[in-house]
Amino acid sequence: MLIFEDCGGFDPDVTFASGQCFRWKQENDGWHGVAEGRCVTVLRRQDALIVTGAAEIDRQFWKNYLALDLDYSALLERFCRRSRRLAACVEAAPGLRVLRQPFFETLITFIISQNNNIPRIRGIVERLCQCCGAPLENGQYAFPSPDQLAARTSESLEILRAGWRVEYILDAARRVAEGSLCEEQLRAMPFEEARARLMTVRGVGPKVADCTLLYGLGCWQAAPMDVWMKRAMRTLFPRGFPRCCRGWEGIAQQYIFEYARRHPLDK
DNA sequence: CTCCAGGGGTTCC
DNA sequence: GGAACCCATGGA
Repeated sequence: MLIFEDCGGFDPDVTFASGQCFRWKQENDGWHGVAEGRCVTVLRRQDALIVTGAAEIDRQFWKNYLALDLDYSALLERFCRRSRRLAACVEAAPGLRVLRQPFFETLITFIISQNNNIPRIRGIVERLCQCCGAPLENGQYAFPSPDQLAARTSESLEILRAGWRVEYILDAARRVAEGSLCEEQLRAMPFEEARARLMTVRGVGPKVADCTLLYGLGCWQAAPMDVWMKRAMRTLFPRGFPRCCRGWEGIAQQYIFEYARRHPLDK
């Protein structure tokens, strides 16, 4: 069991249900999730975050995944100080955190997310892991590797019931498996270049690319792209996005999403 | 039955 | 360059 004494306000309920990740499930003993083949349960106890099922050797891994090394209080304070509207977003979900998820898993799950709803995304991702991923403890499965997915045919993935997205999943997996889409290279690229490279994958447009950059590559500069978000943006930021937030749009995006979810906008 | 869900590709003009 | 329409699923 790992204990992070000061979680800096991390709210598991808000964070894991926020739509940035699709494999975390709430059980009676906390949030259950799998990342890089590691099965854990995350629980908040007062100011501490308890990660059960994790070994001490993985402390750094989970600290990074949960972004516990980041000074969020300073970041949120900056948000609230510089923009009244963004302050409302922070107020709507102060414990929201942007996770650092594995690149390939993020890319594939957000390809699946296109023109789709969260419950069905979860279902497809779960079937994908059961179908192609390595078995772990307690009947759970790791997210499949690029090689595992690239070896598949679209016919063998019909059980996913993912529709046309299967072709996109396979293209992305093959690109990563053969090395023409390389995480290390993407991380080394300037933001716009990495974004353009991601969009060379079939089925990866601005929204999927930005989500992958934001959640899977740690680029907190992704712009809000989808229509719904744009609508929230227009209402919350009628005069454009606050200049003070440049470089932090990704986090702001997540806050805006939470705010908009709690305060549905008129059509 | 229709509508739509955290899009993107293709085809038109 | 942008608007219209297509794409499979499944829940409301």
